[in-house]
Amino acid sequence: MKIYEELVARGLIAQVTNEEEIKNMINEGKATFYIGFDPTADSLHVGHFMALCLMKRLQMAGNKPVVLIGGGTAMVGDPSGRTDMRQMMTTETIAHNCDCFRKQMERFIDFGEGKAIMVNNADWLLDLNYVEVLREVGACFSVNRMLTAECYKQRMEKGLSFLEFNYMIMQSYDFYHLFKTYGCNMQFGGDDQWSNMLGGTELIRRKLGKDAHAMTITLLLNSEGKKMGKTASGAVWLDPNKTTPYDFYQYWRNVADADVLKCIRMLTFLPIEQINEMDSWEGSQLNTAKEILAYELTKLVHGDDEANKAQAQAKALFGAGGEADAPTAEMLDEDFYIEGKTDILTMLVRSGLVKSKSEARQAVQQGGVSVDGEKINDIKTYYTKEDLAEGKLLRKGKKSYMKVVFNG
RNA sequence: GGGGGAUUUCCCGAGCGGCCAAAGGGGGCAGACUGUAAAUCUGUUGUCACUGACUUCGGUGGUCCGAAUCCACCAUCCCCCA
Repeated sequence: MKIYEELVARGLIAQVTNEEEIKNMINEGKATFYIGFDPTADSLHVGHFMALCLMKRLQMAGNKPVVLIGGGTAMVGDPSGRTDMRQMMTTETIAHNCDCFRKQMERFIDFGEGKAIMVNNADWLLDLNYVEVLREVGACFSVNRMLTAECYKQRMEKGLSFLEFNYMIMQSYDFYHLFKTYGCNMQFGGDDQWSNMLGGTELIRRKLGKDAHAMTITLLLNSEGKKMGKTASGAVWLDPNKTTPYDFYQYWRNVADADVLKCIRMLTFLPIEQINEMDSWEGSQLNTAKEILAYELTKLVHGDDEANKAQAQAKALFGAGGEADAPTAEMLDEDFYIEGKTDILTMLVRSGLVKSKSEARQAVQQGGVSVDGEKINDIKTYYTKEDLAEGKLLRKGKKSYMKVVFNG
């Protein structure tokens, strides 16, 4: 199976400008393509991960990726699909985020000699002259057309600032610039980027009379139509310091039945034949599929060791399986002890399992807390330093737990 | 520039000068049922020294025994007219 056919089989392709040409180009490894990443945070998240995987697949098929870090476009902020304006970021933050992105990406993409390049659009966007751009580029865009673009729809109601309105032009300029400078003939991006990407192909056609292509990746939506990779407390990050490998594993371990296969297909590198076999799975068998999904993704992002560790932890906690090393919180601070004792509420707060003592109290009163497997009913349960010397496995609810130790 | 409206707890949203830590929904958390799923049901959801006390309703002052609710000024946002 050729690369294009594989992408289709995995359900990754959403829209393309010219299917035949694109198919030939990438199947023959002739594409130089770019994907832009705006450094809006200090870590990549799951959405970026999908794009990176796509990049990797294409690179393996002989195409040349150009990673574009949006140090310049981040100064403006993409309004696509948003209901409100992004908070403006300082140049320092942007620069810092760019660095973080670069480091994380190097794990996935091979930037070896001639294999891939990384550029930052700050390098060409920031020095542009306003009037010059207006005359050179601005003349090629029709405001009437732009306003009908899908990506502004949501903003037509709530308001769109002129700053953000220009985002499309900047992104189009990027494509134009890369086309001229590196012969970059294709752009990939999330499906929400479609209008911005077309802006680029159009600009290239008008300015240079040449054809460039665009292709969007299906957004990873769950069965409820929401973007995946988001939790109540924010995005699922690739940075282990922001989302631990265990939490990362758990996120995928807990996806809805309806979404497992889709995720496996779109995100993992498992052979398509193997995935097709899983298609007939149903009921609790899907649980196995979830394990595979979680394991595979954790392995891709954090490596074999972390994936094994996360899986072992999960099995120890949920299954009847043996012991595993739990994340540990040390209770060394004397403030936590009164006459050598500390209570269950303090331990819960200190371990980070709950945010406040009130929450801890509720958790205990509702029967959600256990220590070393024994349910705690009394909020006045005390532990001495000696009790904690060996470490106690503190557990809140089914899914969060922490080992607390005093070994001072 | 002129006129009008808004700002409430994580989010949306109701709030009569005292009965407001503030209705309702969403989300979160915990429990039951399960498959670490979904759906459903129950409880809970400001903080703490928790049958009590303390701090919240854009900001700052003021009126009042008493203010999320009234007044003044400031800030931000939206709408209409120019």
